[in-house]
Amino acid sequence: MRYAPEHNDATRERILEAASRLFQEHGIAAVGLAKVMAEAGLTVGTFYTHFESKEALLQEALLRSLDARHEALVQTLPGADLERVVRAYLSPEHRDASGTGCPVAALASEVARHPRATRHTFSSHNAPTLDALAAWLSSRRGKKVGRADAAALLGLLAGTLQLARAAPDRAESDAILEAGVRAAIRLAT
Amino acid sequence: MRYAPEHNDATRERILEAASRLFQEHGIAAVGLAKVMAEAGLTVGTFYTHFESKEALLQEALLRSLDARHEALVQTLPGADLERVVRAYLSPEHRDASGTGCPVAALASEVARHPRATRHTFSSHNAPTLDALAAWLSSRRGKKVGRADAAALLGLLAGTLQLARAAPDRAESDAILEAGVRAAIRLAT
DNA sequence: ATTATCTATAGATCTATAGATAATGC
DNA sequence: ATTATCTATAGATCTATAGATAATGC
Repeated sequence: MRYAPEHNDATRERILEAASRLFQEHGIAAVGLAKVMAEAGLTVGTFYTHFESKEALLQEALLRSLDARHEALVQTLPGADLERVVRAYLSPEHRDASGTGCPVAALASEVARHPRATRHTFSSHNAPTLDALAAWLSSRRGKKVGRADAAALLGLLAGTLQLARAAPDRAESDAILEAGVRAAIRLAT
Repeated sequence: MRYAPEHNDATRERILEAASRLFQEHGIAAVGLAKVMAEAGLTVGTFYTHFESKEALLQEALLRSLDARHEALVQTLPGADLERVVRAYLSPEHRDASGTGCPVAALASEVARHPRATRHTFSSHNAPTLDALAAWLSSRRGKKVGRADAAALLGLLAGTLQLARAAPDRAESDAILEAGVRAAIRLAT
């Protein structure tokens, strides 16, 4: 149809948005391309006009989610209150909205099983967040904190959020979030 | 065939062992029943003689893995050196053997998307480990540490292991493990 | 006689491709 | 004229079931 150039981009963006959300909410293997395309208001046939494969879609979806998360973080991070940042991550709202939440908590363990290229995309687009976290921690603590140390803090946050999501009992899940907040503050102070 | 009673149990055990390993290594959704049965030396047709559904198999596989992990932990935990315990968890060996490793690190985020009954199995068979960890931490720190606090420590360990598994670069992955060890010791002391 | 296992298959879904259709730019 | 979209389909795989076969206990 040779639509206006922005039409194609807009469609691509819609597919990516749907994919990011569905992958994070239900898992990568559990979401078919037909479902992604339907969510974007299209049929499966069009998929390969926009992406080379499901793996290529995944890489772009991860990149998108991670970059968006990073942008949101650097907006709030400078001068932010530690407890506020941690409580935002380990909140019941974040727990209950995995589709639009942290890609690390939602997908890290599944991405670990994907090809190196996908892991590289994940890792390299998570790195800016780790660096921002490390710089923030460094200035708070008054001594150098490295990227890997930031990864341990993010690991604590994401791992605890996963346990809270897996808990079938609401009160127990809330208690895990609360304990995670205490632990993260303790670790970051 | 009405085999000896132990034959049936042995077959069931073989299926469960294969399922536990394959689920943890490749993810639940990514592993079909045909693959599990083939790994156990059987064909798909026999599956439903032993289990009601894939979900029922998953529940039993989780239960098995979690109980086994718990048994191994309580053997080594009393009087164990903190750093040694943490280093065993965040070791390159554990990172590279997800199939036989910690079910929390391998499957928590995927289990979180499964039915309540499955989450309940996961949570209730993880609880003894959390209680043992909490008791150990309590005696080490000389003050009461709750189950949720133990969950935060396990969250740190599992989340960090996931990030190390997702990292495409070996050196970076090792650095994450090392930072995780420092963080876990800091948190548990 | 019982029952664990096998082969075979139903029916749904998966990723990916082929070819027709239609909406736009030139 | 170009190309994004559609319908249709290939070929593989998924969970689950049906019915035949064969290995055991009584």
